Amino acid sequence: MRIASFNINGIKARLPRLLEWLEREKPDIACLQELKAADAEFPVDAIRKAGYRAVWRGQKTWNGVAILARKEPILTRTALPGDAGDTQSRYIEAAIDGVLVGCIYLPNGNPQPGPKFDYKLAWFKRLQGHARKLLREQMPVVLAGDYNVAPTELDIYPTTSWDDDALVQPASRAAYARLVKQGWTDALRALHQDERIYTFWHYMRNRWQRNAGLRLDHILLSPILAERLQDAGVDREVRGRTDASDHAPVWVRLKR
DNA sequence: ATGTCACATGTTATGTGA
Repeated sequence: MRIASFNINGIKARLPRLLEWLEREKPDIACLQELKAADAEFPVDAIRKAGYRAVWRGQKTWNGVAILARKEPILTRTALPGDAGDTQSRYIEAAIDGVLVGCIYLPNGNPQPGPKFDYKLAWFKRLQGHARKLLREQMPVVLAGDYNVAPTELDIYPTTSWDDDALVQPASRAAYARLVKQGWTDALRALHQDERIYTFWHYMRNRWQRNAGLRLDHILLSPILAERLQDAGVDREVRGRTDASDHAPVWVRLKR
């Protein structure tokens, strides 16, 4: 079973790229972030024609998350609990083929310090609370998405250009580390401990051509799923195509 | 400050967010 996560940066602008990736890699489950489209604009017909069912929570202009699956997803949540006043579409959750799938688009948090960074850290806290509850259920759970954190120095090319960025702040990294420490397995890091692996390359300044990337997209597995982990990687070639998103898909392969 | 995208407004550019 293959589960992938892909920040597509606009499903309207990226639909052809998304469809060719689905056709080529055929993930069983794909979490998408940054739809940048309202619910009614979600291209459900094209997705269906590609062989996928979908649940989504869109939003005009910004954010937006979706879960695509070969088997019918059973929607369990369209928002992260803990703040009824949070209107940003950043979390959706569904049960698919015996796995509970949480699709995450964590706030970017720039500029920091400031209200956007506060929102990022508050969102992280809510995620920690929800994730802890999910672990207590001892179910097969995957939390996949764009966490907007490069967890360590190994997750960013050698540079000082991002030192003031919310993606690498000690508070952001500490929040991610606390989440993982609850008992989650960062699948890519578990299988590739000393490798520089990136999932995002900024559009500016030839960052892709220079392989100046960051690892921002993560797949966290609950203990039961971690036992089934066979392989994990990044579909780097997706980033090199014309009209590409600034992120590449990350994926895991699980036994059965 | 810059670099580069996508999206919205109601341009034929400009602002915003990433």
